[in-house]
Amino acid sequence: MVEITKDLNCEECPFKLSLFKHLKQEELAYLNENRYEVHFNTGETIFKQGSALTHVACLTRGLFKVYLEDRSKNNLMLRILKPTELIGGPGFLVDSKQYFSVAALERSTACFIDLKVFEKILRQNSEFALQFIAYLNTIHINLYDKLLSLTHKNMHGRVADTLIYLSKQIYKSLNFETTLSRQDLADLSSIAKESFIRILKEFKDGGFIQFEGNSFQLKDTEALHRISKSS
Amino acid sequence: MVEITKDLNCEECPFKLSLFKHLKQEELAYLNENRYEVHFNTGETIFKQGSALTHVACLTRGLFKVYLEDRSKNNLMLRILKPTELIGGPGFLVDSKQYFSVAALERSTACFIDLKVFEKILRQNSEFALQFIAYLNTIHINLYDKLLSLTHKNMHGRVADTLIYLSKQIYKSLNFETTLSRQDLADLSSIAKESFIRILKEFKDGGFIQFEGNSFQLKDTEALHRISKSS
DNA sequence: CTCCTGACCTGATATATATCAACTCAACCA
DNA sequence: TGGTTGAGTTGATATATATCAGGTCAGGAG
Repeated sequence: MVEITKDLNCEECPFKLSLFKHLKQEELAYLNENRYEVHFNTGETIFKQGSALTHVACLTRGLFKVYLEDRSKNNLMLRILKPTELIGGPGFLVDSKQYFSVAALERSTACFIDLKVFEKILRQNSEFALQFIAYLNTIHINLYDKLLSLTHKNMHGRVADTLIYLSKQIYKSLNFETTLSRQDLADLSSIAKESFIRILKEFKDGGFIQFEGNSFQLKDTEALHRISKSS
Repeated sequence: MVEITKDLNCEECPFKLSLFKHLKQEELAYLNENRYEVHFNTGETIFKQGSALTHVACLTRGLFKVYLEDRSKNNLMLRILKPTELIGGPGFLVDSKQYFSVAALERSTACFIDLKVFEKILRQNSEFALQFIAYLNTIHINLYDKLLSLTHKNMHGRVADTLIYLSKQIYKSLNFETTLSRQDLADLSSIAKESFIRILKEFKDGGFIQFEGNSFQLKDTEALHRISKSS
């Protein structure tokens, strides 16, 4: 199960985020006093859609998926989080509800900050508030990309987008070993699992990628970009 | 073409927004000195995707559509704006670019505020900054709804969603006369225009709605909600 | 008036995609 | 050892949806 530790000197602390760089010493100290660290095993949920939004989390180790749950159908994965990213939720200052779920894709660690504390610092430090607005807007921009990809591209384009996203944004390498299942990858592309697998094979046959289990190699990113755009 | 007037006493002013209710008198005055009003004819563009983001707009009269442009395909309409709503853009504090386009659906009026001025007030007044964050989060929540509707529902569900959205959110009546074209409605549902028309007819034949040209009546919202959920 | 254009509508067709069913294989367990 | 489970995979099939082609109709321009 989940192990909780209170460690004021954890090596990977939220202050690496550019968001926090404008905080004063006393504000950092205040944050430090009011945060706690939690370790997660693969598959464990850190935020659950529909539950109360009480904390903001800063990911310090591992990998997480952010996804929308649909009553009947598959999930829709919005994005993947890696250290050191902040994750709150749009219910903040609205209705204090979680609008998505977040789960660990591998053994991971997150730092939790109470929203009351977070709000207090936002109120005190206007530079921090503006940085936070910039952070929200960045997420928003990425969401538009996602929206266009999912609604206006065919499956091949969406699979290409997913592969490019993993390579460029998450693993930052043309070769990567992922902890995401085929279902996860399909959820990320908003495609049925079977269809995703089929297209993966097509890409392999076309020589654009190579893979063996969960280990992928992008051979021809040029082609992947072309597929992403043309569709 | 577009007629520009500088009118400090325009009847419909941005201060009706709850967002502005926490501003001090001097801040309101400062905003007033630095805003200007513009009148738009049907079809005219007030923000253009890809151009520079320099102002935030407050809609004081008429109706606008917010949409993402795709190089080749149709547009994707995100939402419709009505008085008195604020519209900025996620490029604010990020890269000062417009990530969507906004166009007038009928004769309309908008009030423009320079982003430098807006930013200055955000910096001065932390309560205002928090209200603005809440406003951004609300938009974000609606975007998640949209995302799920467009990716996980079939056409019938999406058409039902569009009709419910117009009735409940925009026109606030079961009967409404819209200035949106069939193409606009299709863009709002992320459907081909022909398919949209077909489903509209099915709904009419099923007795769920009635329409004549651009004049719509929702006869059985119960059924529409059922269609929206089941699909 | 007549032509032209663009929005709306309809039917036929093609195609993209999901679904269903079945099989393999590794991991785990009794 | 054999059984069970779940993820991955593949092929066949059904279906949702876009596309294409054609048609009507109202409004504007000459």
